[in-house]
Amino acid sequence: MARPYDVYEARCPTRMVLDRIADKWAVLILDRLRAGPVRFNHLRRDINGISQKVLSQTLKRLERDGLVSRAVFPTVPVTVEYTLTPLGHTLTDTVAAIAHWAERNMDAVLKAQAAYDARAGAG
Amino acid sequence: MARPYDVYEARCPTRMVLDRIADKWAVLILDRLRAGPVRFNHLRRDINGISQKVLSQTLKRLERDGLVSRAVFPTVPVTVEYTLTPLGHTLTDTVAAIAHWAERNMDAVLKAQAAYDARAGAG
DNA sequence: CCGTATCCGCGAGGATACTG
DNA sequence: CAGTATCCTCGCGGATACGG
Repeated sequence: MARPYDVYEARCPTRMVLDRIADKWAVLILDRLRAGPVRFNHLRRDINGISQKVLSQTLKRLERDGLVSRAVFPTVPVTVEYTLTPLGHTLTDTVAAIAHWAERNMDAVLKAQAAYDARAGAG
Repeated sequence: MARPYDVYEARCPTRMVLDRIADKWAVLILDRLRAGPVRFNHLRRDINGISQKVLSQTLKRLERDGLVSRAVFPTVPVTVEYTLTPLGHTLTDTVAAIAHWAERNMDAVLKAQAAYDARAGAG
């Protein structure tokens, strides 16, 4: 609106948001939710290597930021589904692009690292 | 490319790359370099709040990953310019989109947080 | 099944001082 | 100007155990 947010300002609230969404786990979670609702333990299995605590924390923050919604179904045992909100959907394409960039350009990065290390090592 | 990289695998090298580029400071640096070469202390001033150490570290990693190149000019005192590589350019649009998403949707996020906190506090 | 609670190591990253 | 070196804090995130 009238107030221009500037992510380059140290005290701008956008910095908090940037810190949340520019996060490895958040990126993977948001990307994983693109296809539809996913249950907690399903996410846990899919995102190989994430701990229960960190998954829980990250989901809670994403929910608080309005990117993800949490639905509890009173089955026995209880079922919980996480779904992208409309706001979340506006972000996932961007976030998914980052994850996929890593996959597509992995070889180039590895090559660059090898060249850099060779230069540093040899002189 | 016989080998398919999968960012959901814990031991996939793409995880390292994702960890690097899904980083607040890296995002800001890459976005800042879009317009052209920038000197070290200029970056330091522009990216409000970043420390000298972290800027140096992040730039070195980005250089190692082949996203940024470093050019030294033998002036007195010495001048150092950081520039995006072609590989870096393939990433900046995506990365910039994240930073700008934060600015554009800040109000929505703040509103969601307020609603969440009200719910959590009241009942 | 879906979490919360607790302990704790480790490394990111800020502050400060110094060098080429 | 463009860093490196050092110290120190703080909280991320893994491991484990337990509750709803």
